[in-house]
Amino acid sequence: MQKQEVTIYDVAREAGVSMATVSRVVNGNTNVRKETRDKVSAVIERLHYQPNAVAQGLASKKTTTVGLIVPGLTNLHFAELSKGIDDIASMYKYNIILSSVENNLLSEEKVIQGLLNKQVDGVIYMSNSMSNKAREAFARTNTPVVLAGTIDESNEFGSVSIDFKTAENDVFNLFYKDGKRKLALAVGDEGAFINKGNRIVYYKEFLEKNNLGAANVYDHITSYEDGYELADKLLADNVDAIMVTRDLPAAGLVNALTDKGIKIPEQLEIVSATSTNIAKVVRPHLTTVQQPLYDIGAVAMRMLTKLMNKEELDEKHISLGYTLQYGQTTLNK
Amino acid sequence: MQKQEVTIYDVAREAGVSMATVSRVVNGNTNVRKETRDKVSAVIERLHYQPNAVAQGLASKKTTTVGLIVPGLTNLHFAELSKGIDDIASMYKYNIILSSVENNLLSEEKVIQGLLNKQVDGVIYMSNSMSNKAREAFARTNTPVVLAGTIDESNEFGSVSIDFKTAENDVFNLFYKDGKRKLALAVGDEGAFINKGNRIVYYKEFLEKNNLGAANVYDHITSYEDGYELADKLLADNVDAIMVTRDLPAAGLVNALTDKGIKIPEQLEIVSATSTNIAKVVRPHLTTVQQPLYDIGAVAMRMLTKLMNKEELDEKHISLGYTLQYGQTTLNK
DNA sequence: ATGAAAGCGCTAACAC
DNA sequence: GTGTTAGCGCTTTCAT
Repeated sequence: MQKQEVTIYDVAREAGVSMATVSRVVNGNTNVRKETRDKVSAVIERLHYQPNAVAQGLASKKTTTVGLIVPGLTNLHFAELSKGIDDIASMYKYNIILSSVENNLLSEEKVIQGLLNKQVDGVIYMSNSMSNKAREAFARTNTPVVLAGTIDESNEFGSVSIDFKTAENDVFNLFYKDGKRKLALAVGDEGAFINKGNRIVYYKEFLEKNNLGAANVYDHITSYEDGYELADKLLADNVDAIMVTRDLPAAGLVNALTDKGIKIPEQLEIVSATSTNIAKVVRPHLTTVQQPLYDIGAVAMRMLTKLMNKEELDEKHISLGYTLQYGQTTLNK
Repeated sequence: MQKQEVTIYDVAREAGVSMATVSRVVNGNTNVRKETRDKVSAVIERLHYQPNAVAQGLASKKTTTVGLIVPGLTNLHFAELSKGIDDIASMYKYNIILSSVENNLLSEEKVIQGLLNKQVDGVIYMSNSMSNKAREAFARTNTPVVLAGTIDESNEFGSVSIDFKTAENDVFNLFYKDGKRKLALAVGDEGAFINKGNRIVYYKEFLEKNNLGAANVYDHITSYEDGYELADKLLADNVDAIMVTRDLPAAGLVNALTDKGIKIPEQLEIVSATSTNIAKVVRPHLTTVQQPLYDIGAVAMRMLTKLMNKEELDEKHISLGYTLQYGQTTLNK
């Protein structure tokens, strides 16, 4: 921290008013005569006075800071969400403290406690599922929390996301309609993979309902290389359609199959459950579930501002629409 | 901000010591008898006491918070840098306040002033070039600043990056060696495009030195679509080799040329000056300048911690090595 | 080794 | 409309 050269006290002295008046001017309180306001403003300008937000925070018990918990910076999925959050946050003059929980240097619980100690006014949570210790810490401090792009089983927190179940059913129905019967699911690692547990459940329900036999779930499919190496297994298992939870490994899979001379989508259909720039870069283009990531982030942040203002929420969970983006990795009959 | 249930004062009372002693225990000061320490620790545990970092910040004039200024969250290039920064920051117990300057809601200067008002202990700057007003604000508060992945003409700040000039010369030499003579350069928009001005200068110097005729600089090539649409222009201009400053538009260009039946790299060589996941997803794979982004971020953050501790720097600018990653978009003779 | 007390820079009653 | 005065929760001399 730097040496604080000029304080509210200096301004008060120079302007010949009390610090209370300066505070009023700084905070736009209307109970100040125009002349006084102008006089004070001039001094503020002249001395380059800038309020110390830390002192403001201590005195007012508001820091205009929100914590952001992401499972990983380098996943574009979260970057897109963050952008929506960031835009709304800056619109409402909030700063964002970024906390990544991908490196396990600190446990999620410690990271959250650190955020709470910094007296953030609220938290946006984008990871997969929250530990109980973390829940307790939030409860103890009653700091508002909103989940963005993920859901909360306990319905304890506000949340904004698409309807994952319907989306997944749409994908498998598409496969089914295209005549595919050996359907598979590839999921990534915990944490970064939203709603992983439920996704597997939905998948199995679909198989059962349609009498499609045993499940083929491929786990830990996270990187491009994971996707690339998945190709052989799929061929060995005679899979003819697969939903992959991220587009990066999906792109790896597409390239691997192309290298092997497999016809996509004729022999194997592929859909990615998330969509970033990568989906359009790869050839053939991926068919994806297009989540309105920016909007999810923006709506979540908007919801958080309401919570921080102690406003009532119309609904605790907001479900945003998704679109099935038809690319060239499905037949689209 | 939440209601602060338990303060250092409560702990002091419960433990039968003064708040000064509690403070010592919390901060690991050794001048406390073991018994006292244990007694206090027990109370802290029991009451779930957590120090209020805002109050600590005000009293100690250190917030253990650093500001991060990025030109855009959704550019993986900055995400990779941020990850290196984040890892080192959390190692040294610093929190990160993220400030994106891509939306022009707030001017860069205002964003920086906001960070300074929050009393950040230091700033990592990743944007292209800093406004003078921003420089003045930093100078007024003497907050340490380190540039990550970009350079500072004025040499006012610490910085960590690759040697852009040598890297660019390597690329154009590669083209030249492969027999290409109509060399072009595609650059993106200001801000997000590091070192844009110099890149053009280096390019022109190369042309001149090798008697390669007039320059072909294509500006505002930022998105995938920009790259895709660039193809026609390049063909019209008879360009036979081009360096593109980002891999996303480079991928668009590759796909466009492939769609037109142009042979890469025989008819046209392409090199991207940055490299992310996209470079390996596109077919043919991009030849890229591979910057050690994670390391640049990590080293920059490490440098900042030294500055924040008032340590002397061995060198103000650290230059990290890059590698020319040979893909399939150059002949590589 | 421990405690008392003075701030850190600001906000927010409460007076006038 | 403006000033006075307590704090906010903590760190940090300075005593002891």
